[in-house]
Amino acid sequence: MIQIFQIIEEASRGSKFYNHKKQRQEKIDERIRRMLELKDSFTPEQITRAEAQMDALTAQLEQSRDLSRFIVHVDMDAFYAAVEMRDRPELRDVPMAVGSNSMLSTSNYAARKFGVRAAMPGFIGRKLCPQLVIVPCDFEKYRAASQLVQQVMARYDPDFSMVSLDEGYLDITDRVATEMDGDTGDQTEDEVAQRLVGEMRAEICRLTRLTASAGIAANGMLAKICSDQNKPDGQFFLPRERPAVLDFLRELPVRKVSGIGNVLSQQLAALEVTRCGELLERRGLVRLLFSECTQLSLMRAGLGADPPGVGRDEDSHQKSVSTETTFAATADSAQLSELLGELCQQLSEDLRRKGLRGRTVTLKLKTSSFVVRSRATTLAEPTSTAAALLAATRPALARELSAGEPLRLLGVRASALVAAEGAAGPRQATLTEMTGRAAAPRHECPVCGRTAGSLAELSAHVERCLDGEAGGGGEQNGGPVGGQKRPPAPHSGLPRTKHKRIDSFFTAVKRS
DNA sequence: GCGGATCAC
DNA sequence: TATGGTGATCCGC
Ligand SMILES: Nc1ccn([C@H]2C[C@H](O)[C@@H](COP(=O)(O)OP(=O)(O)OP(=O)(O)O)O2)c(=O)n1
Ligand SMILES: [Mg+2]
Ligand SMILES: [Mg+2]
Repeated sequence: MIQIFQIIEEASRGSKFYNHKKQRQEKIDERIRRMLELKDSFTPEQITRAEAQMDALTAQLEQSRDLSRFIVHVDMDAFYAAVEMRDRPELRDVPMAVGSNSMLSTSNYAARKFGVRAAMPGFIGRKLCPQLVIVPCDFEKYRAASQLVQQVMARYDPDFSMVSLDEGYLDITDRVATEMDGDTGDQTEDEVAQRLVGEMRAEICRLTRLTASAGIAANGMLAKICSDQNKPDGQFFLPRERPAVLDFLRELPVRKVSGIGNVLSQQLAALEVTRCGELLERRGLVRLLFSECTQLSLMRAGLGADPPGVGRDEDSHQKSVSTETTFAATADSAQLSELLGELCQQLSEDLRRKGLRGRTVTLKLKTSSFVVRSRATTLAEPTSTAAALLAATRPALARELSAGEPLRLLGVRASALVAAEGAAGPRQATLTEMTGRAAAPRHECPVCGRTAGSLAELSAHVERCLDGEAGGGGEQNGGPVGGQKRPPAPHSGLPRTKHKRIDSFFTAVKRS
């Protein structure tokens, strides 16, 4: 296992990528050194006082702790890889990954045993695992699979929210309550919630031939951690009780919390904080060394107290649209200029399709040594035309190019977005996108194989089909789906694209 | 508002 | 030989 690190190291050493990564790590180390110096300057009194102040915060978090909801996080297993394995049975039992020789999007579990991971270049994957089969991405297929997953989720919470193609959050509290009103024997609420989630996973599996894992807990932060506990093809229930939550978190690695990434976890490790429980013990240091926003986030992680409220969706809107591309590094200004034109063209199309215009246009570039820079321009009027995007970025490119270093990436982003006049906004664009492009020649039900005349008809049929047949397994924590049970009550209609936003951890806290 | 960093997938 | 693309947020200016 230590060999894995060795092989990766050996394959990378000396490359520009590696050098850049090393430099970045040195900066992080330096930051940590400064942080520790500051820490050593603190008097015990300072720390005690900081702890007391932090206690006020935790008390407030405790007071607003909401344990009344059943939040579910569903995450597909090895998603892209699973889709490819489903469609190509010969890949079923071999280590494989999805992507290219230069970049892998994900790998199946057989390949993970060799250390092959998402965001790893394919050529390194092959060094780790010479038999590795790499298949190219096919986003249309993943989108189609995701649509089916979403159709199932909508039956359990019409206001579900997707984070990406392969995962989403649901609040099934009302669904559980409805179920309890019927005949559930002597099942407790908790048991009903787990059974429903088992049934939902079974439905997903039946409809897509793909497995999903799920976590059930009092809030999204915890549910997300839980969905990982019994992966793949499993689920985990965390009782909605304060002691259970605190026990669960005490020894949990901080890195498992969404929002605590590579850098922050290194900083915390330097403070001898590697488990969520230690966040509480070291709250004085957290108070003295991190920004207010980070303090709040870290205390929430320690307590498992995510904000109770669900952010109203109506306010939520896309903040930026961007497109970028990586190529063989070049300093040829004609070539780069042409590329920039194509990117602006592409961005213009994307903006129009979404019915948006941007007032701020940002040029992004990456030098051949992997240094990333961005140059923004704010216009008098929002735009979506390629010409205006180009006019806003071309001078910046010229300026940056005079530095002489070849570039390996160009990108253009539009932000400060406003809805284009007349159009209905992103809503309509999404529908056009889904129905227009997918080009499914026939609307065939994935469950029974019958065909429908239209997408809407098919959708309605799938609902009936799922209802008419066997439901899922109501197993406790873990275990593959497979049982044959009753389906949940019908909830007719197309899955709404209305997405309730469940506050992801570390999102803006706004006003103090 | 800008630019760099960090994070997630 | 060779290390992605999209979107969001936060910090310190
Ligand atoms: N750096 C990454 C991470 C993920 N993905 C894509 C491919 C994954 O299949 C999909 C979902 O990401 P997950 O983190 O959920 O990973 P998987 O679903 O592949 O595996 P797991 O079973 O761990 O969820 O997103 C990607 O393109 N680039
Ligand atoms: Mg997944
Ligand atoms: Mg995921």
